[in-house]
Amino acid sequence: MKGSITVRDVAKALGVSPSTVSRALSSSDLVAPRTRQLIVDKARELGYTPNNAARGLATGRKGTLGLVVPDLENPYFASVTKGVQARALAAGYSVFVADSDEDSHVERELVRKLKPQVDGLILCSSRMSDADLAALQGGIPVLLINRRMEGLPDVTVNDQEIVRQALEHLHALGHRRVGYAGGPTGSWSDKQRRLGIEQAVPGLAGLEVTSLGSFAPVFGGGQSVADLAVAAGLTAVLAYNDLMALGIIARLHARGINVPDEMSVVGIDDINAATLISPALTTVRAPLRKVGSAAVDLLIESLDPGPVPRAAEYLPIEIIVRQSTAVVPSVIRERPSGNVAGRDERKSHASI
Amino acid sequence: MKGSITVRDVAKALGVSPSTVSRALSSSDLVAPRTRQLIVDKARELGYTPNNAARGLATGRKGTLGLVVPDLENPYFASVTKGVQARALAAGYSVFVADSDEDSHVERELVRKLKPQVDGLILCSSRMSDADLAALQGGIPVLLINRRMEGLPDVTVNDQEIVRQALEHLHALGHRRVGYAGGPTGSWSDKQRRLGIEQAVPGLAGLEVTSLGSFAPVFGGGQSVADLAVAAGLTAVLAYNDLMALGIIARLHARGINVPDEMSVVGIDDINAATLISPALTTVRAPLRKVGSAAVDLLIESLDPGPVPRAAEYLPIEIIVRQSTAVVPSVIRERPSGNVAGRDERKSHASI
DNA sequence: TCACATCCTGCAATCGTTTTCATTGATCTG
DNA sequence: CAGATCAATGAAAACGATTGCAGGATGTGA
Repeated sequence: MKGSITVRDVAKALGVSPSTVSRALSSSDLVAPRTRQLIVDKARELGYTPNNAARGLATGRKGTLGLVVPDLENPYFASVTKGVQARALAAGYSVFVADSDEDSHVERELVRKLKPQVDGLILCSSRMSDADLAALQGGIPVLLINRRMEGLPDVTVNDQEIVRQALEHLHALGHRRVGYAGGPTGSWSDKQRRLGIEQAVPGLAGLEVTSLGSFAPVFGGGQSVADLAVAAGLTAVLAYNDLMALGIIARLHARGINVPDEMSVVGIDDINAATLISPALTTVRAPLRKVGSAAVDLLIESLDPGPVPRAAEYLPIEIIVRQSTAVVPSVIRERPSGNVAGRDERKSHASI
Repeated sequence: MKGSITVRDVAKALGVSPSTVSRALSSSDLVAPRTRQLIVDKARELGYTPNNAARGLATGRKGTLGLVVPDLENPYFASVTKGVQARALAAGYSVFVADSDEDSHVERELVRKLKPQVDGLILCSSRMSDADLAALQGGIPVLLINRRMEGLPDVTVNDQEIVRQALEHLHALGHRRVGYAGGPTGSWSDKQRRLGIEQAVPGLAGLEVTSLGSFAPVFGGGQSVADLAVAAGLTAVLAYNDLMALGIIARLHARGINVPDEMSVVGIDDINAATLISPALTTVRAPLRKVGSAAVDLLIESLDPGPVPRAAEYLPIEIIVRQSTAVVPSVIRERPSGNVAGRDERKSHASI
């Protein structure tokens, strides 16, 4: 740290001024090609590394981005983070990653701490209140993922289209009584999806979608959903996300209910684990990494030139049909009521 | 950025000098309690935020840590990252997270870029060569996770103890022919585990452990392992990590082979997904988050005072017995050879 | 009351880059 | 060939916080 070599050292070694070295290195073409080459070579030879703090002081740019996610252990956010990280790196930015643990207060605190350290901030699935979010305007550029708010740019997928595709798929398979297992209350995505359901249902003859409630967007969240769905006599469930869908399937399996023969389950996101289970999960794929990289692109764009009013766009989504959904039996399979435990649990056991 | 208020502003507002403000805020007790209170209040009132770049320039400390992991989408690293991030935050550090995509060249590049920006660096499961790693000595503090190298501090779990516990468990269940599905070649952990196997086997009467090869430490890596294990007539497999174990189980299931009745599978790590599947995975738990936080503790310790020669310690591990392992049948179950497909696939189908 | 230690506080230098402005040759123009 | 334009470089002033040093106030003891 103390012995590190500076522009000054490079300059001295060549008998030029620090200014020239700085210019040559920042690739301004204000310097003669020959001297420039000399400087670049010498810099490499001496192993010069620019001091970011100093540069930041002088320019006001820090070369860093901040990313706040609710939970790194959630595969969804892990993928988004990966996308952000890769693109930011390619663009020459380093990224601070912070995990709010699904807590809006922690998140607010993180934002406060991060803000002065970065050139731009990405808030993924922010749990903060609209008011808190609104208060972020006017400072450094802030970009939202999976949320929209007047005055802030965002990257989102079309939640309404997502549920539409999922419901159409189920409807085509003959399902008429479908349940929706909602995400965290206050989640913007959840709101959008409920909206999407309302809009899609009228177009699908005979379809009836009932809300099963709001649940934590994790594996455990799905467990109780399964029971509710069975009790309500539904033939299919659309879950807020894949994790929850996985939980539902696990619970159904534990109760000896066959998926998809007796109950179809659809997830949202297409996380890696969706193909990792059996039956593989039918889900609506959101381009997770791309969401991250798009966010970086947009954010950087708003950093460099004049503020280009970029139109909001949706990233494309698509339904991935796997094995967790099937045609609803023309005659709902009669289940010998007293004999649920009579199914051969052992045989339907060996599976991941 | 430009309109942000500085120590100067605070100073002027109170008629004191910037130095005093600085001192008051950095909580040096070199300032009179009263003026100090005044300053603190005023600072808050004006919404003063210290400019980290400037501070970094002046002090040489940046208040940041760097973390490099091979793959954020791997739940193992996600958990470690979460641990690092939480502890660093508590200690007042922000952390740059970088994902090397399992590529040692990318990793080296990341390290090079990150080094000048941080006070300390954590390399998790580094894929770099010993030489590259050795070259890191002497610069900023570097700490290794899951790897040991002379001259660099580290946080590791006892890989040899891990395999010992796993093998003892299998041995106790009666298994004698066990396969080991290795991790990436060049992985330090993998080396340690193979070493551990050699040491544990002599103590377990009749046990025979065969290596099935080296595989990518991901879900897909396990797929081919399953076939090998079956072909070799083994009764149990120990996988390099949980992800791989999950892949093995999935493949076995697809082939209609019952886990654990016909084949026991043991993983390592205890990632969240281990309980998410059925049969739930028996695995040796490594305290993932704790690994992360311990790393931060150690690193910060080496930052502040004189270099305290901290003795290397292992973090505790424990085997978690779930449903993917079972007693080996006294008579290996006869499998009607021509009739593998005759098993009721449908019934063993509905499961996660 | 004087000398002297004790506390606080201000001054000014410093960290390493960037950047504006000025300078110096050199090239161009008519 | 004189004057103007231009390219390349150097000198120096920021950027904002920290910190060694010095000075002024206060208090203590003789």
